[in-house]
Amino acid sequence: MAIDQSGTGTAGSGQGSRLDALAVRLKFHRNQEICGQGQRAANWYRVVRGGVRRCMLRSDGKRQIVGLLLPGDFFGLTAGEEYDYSAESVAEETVVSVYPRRLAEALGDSDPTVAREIRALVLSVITQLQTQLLIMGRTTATEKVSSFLLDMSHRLPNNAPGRITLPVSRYDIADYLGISAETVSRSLSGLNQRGLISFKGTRQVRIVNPHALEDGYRAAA
Amino acid sequence: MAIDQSGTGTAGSGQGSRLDALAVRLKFHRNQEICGQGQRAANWYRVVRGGVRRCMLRSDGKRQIVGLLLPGDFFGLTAGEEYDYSAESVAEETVVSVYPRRLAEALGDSDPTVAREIRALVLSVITQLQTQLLIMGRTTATEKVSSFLLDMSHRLPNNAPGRITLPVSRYDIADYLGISAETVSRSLSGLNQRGLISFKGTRQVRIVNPHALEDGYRAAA
DNA sequence: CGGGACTTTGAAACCCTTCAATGCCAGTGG
DNA sequence: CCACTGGCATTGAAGGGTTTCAAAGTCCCG
Repeated sequence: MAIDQSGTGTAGSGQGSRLDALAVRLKFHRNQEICGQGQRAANWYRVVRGGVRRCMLRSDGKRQIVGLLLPGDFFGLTAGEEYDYSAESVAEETVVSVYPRRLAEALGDSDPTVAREIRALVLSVITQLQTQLLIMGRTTATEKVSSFLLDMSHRLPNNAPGRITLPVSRYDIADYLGISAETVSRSLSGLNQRGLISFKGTRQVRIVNPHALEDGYRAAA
Repeated sequence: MAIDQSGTGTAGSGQGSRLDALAVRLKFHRNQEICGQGQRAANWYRVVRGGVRRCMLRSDGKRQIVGLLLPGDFFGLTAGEEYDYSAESVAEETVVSVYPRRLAEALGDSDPTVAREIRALVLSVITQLQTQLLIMGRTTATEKVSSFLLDMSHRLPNNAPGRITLPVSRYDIADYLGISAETVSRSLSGLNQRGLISFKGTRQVRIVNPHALEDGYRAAA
């Protein structure tokens, strides 16, 4: 698990669920590994603050991001006894709740309400994976990037309507969408130039024309 | 649910699970809808024979297949009260077990073993979705098709080693991989010409050189 | 034997990856 | 304070891959 940590050591407050009574919070820097592929799956996790990427390694050595977790999202659930992916913090000050799996499963066994809660968590992971498949299945890179931005704008807390702060780098977006980082950059530039989005810095995006984004533009230049 | 059906009406036998006592079997022709996007999620399903595709519709009208279910695979589990995808049989004589969700959930509430079983089912869906993401994330179409073939060869019952019978059409493969059907055909032809695979008809494939397939060839012509 | 769905192949236009180089920014150490 | 460094982002150019439109070819079932 994590090396550097400054967990509070106190039980998580959460949303009043009995599950949260089991949790301990840990804090991570950027790009720290929270759990690693092949390790014993001893814990479940929930993002409290910041963000986490779930990564798998392909046989060709390239990285595929199979999930971007934002506050409220769970991860660490696996079918086998080992994690089949690694999870890394994407931002400084990323905080996660850690749920010892043994205890959580035992609680689920004794309390059907908790068992349903766990099931609901797992199902929401499925929903997110399906959404990612839908995005990756789009034809052109610009369509993928557009869909990604819209999905992020729905998932991120809406400080200002249509304004989002990307929690990840262009490289992360690239590995999430299965395209090259250069193409991500070119697509964003293209959307910017044709006025569908605008930037403040590199991470803050304003979605000017959500409807046009949804329709999926096909030109990148 | 399905219109045309000839279910046996008898309780499923299955693998001796208490869950299977709830099941009723239904038989479907090819391309019949088993459950539809937006419908009330009243049932869970398991493929007994044949195959099922899970489909989602994109805003651009194109179809994305978010899962190919083979015998033993579950589907119909959803986060909300409605199916967020449709499921259709891909082969004649497709048989599925139908589990009324209310009853299955109630059984899960009263029996922790069943609850864990259900959780394991959901987690295996996640594993499959991750595998699909991994395949779709590969760079070239030929790599995607190669990975698809290898995945199928692992999942399909191994009648003869390295011999598989594709349960789906080129169009289905295309919508599964997020590429065009023509490109699927060209990739398969290319793999055939360079001797990595060979065909008997259009659906029966022999994987001649699995290792080379895994490495991911980059040429399609 | 014919129709329809599925599959394959061709050609042109376009898109994406790759390699390369530059620009940008923040943190570091002199 | 400032140059320096390293990571991230942007842009360019060339080559190759994919989509799209089109047209045969093939297979299966009625």
